[in-house]
Amino acid sequence: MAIKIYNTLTRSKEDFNPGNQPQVTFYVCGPTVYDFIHIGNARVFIIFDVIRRYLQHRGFDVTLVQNYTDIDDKMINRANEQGITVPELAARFIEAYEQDVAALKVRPADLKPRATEHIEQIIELIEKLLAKGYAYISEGDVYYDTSCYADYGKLSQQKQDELLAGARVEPGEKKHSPLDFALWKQKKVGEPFWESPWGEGRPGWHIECSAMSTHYMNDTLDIHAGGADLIFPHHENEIAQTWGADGRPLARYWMHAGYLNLESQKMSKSLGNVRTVRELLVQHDPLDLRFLILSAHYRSPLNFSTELVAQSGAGRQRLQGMIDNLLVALKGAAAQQGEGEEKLQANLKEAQERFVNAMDDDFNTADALGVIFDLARNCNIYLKESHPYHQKLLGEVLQFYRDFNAIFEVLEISEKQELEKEISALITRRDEARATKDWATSDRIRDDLSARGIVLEDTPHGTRWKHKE
RNA sequence: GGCGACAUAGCCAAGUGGUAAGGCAGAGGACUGCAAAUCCUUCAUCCCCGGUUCAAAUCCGGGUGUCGCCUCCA
Repeated sequence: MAIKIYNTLTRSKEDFNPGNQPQVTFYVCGPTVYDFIHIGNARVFIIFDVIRRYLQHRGFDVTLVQNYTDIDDKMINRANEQGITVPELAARFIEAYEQDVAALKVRPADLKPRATEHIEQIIELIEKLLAKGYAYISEGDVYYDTSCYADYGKLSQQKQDELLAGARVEPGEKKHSPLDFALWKQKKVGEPFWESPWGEGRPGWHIECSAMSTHYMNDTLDIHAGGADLIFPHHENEIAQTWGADGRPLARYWMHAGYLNLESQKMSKSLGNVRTVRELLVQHDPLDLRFLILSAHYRSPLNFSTELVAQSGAGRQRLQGMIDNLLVALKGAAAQQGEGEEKLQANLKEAQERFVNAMDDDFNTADALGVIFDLARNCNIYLKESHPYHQKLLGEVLQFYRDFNAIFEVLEISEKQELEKEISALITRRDEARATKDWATSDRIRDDLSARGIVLEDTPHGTRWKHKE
């Protein structure tokens, strides 16, 4: 069965058929590196990280490209405010971005091109557009002539006259139409600039993605993705440029992540209601943040609050606890089959199918997590009722969770260290005390260990311990 | 003003025609020396009003509400 992807271009779910199977070219619009990223930005990167990993899990050979926008108005203004150069600003926030995103377990893209390193390709693209008459020069600037492209507005489902009706008209515009957009901006005093056939200047914002994706992929992308606020005008403009220059669609599938809201309002740098990843990481486990983001479907709006992080953290802890117990149980598991394992075997098989079905259906991570919780409960029942455990079965369950975690990465699955001798000895002493109903001693030992971050759990099959979360 | 999305329990959230996944929180219970962890039970007729249908949370029409885009924004 094919993976289904909701394509913004057609507003419907379509079977995923990459152009050159099993290769998949995947372009995600990256950050403008003028500030720390906020949790809303992070949602996009986390979601597409999971989608990338899932495609790999399903056997696709994915090449992920994510750009850095390191030259534009915001970059120039911020650099001026801080009294540093634009390259200095970019270097600083590219580093910050990579740190933040790494903390959130987002894997780096295969290619991370920067706009300023592709001025040559950008100029070539603009020359093509000028040669074909799809662009015009106006007082040193170069603009794309949107009236040349009949489908302009298709992605955002707006007609050109409707867009015109709502367009803001600036006095002294150099554009012929308010819908036209800059491909090249003439330099102003004190601004960074590059030489071009039209004089010194710098690229407009939208042109870099078209130029770089063409440069690296050299063909229509399989997936082009970004936040929903890029639909218009950014992606609309990219489509127009690539169509104008090469007469081909930029991408087959357009994917857009829903907004992350703070108190039901869009979080955005311009509204000033931002919570940076950096700030949130101080008080939250990055895996909790990841878990919260994946608990909703990627296209739905998602509210963010400390309470919600705590809620999803509590659920995540339950999964983590099951995994910890599973790892312990596996150590003492037997080679032979045991009682009551048919049920878990059936649960596992069902979970495997449901998980793939959920993810195949436009990456329904919320549904998939439901499957994960279902199996966790069934596994807990088995661990409670079916001693001795069957090694092979537990191994299969663990493998399923490892596969899941290779995509979602919301759990820590690693073999625990051997019981340290000291802890082992303390547990033995406590057991002796308990045997003589010396509760004062047994509680003291437990409290001491608790103070050191070790939690004891008494089970019918002995006492086990784990590190406190 | 134009365009669009959404509206499911205290909270979060799946579910596009056949009588409501999952999680958090709460209540009761089991287990425990007490805990912790875990398990069991319990907690929704799906914003409102009409319509189509044997059958609708799911389709259609009309409301109401929230949010977004039309301007930089993930």
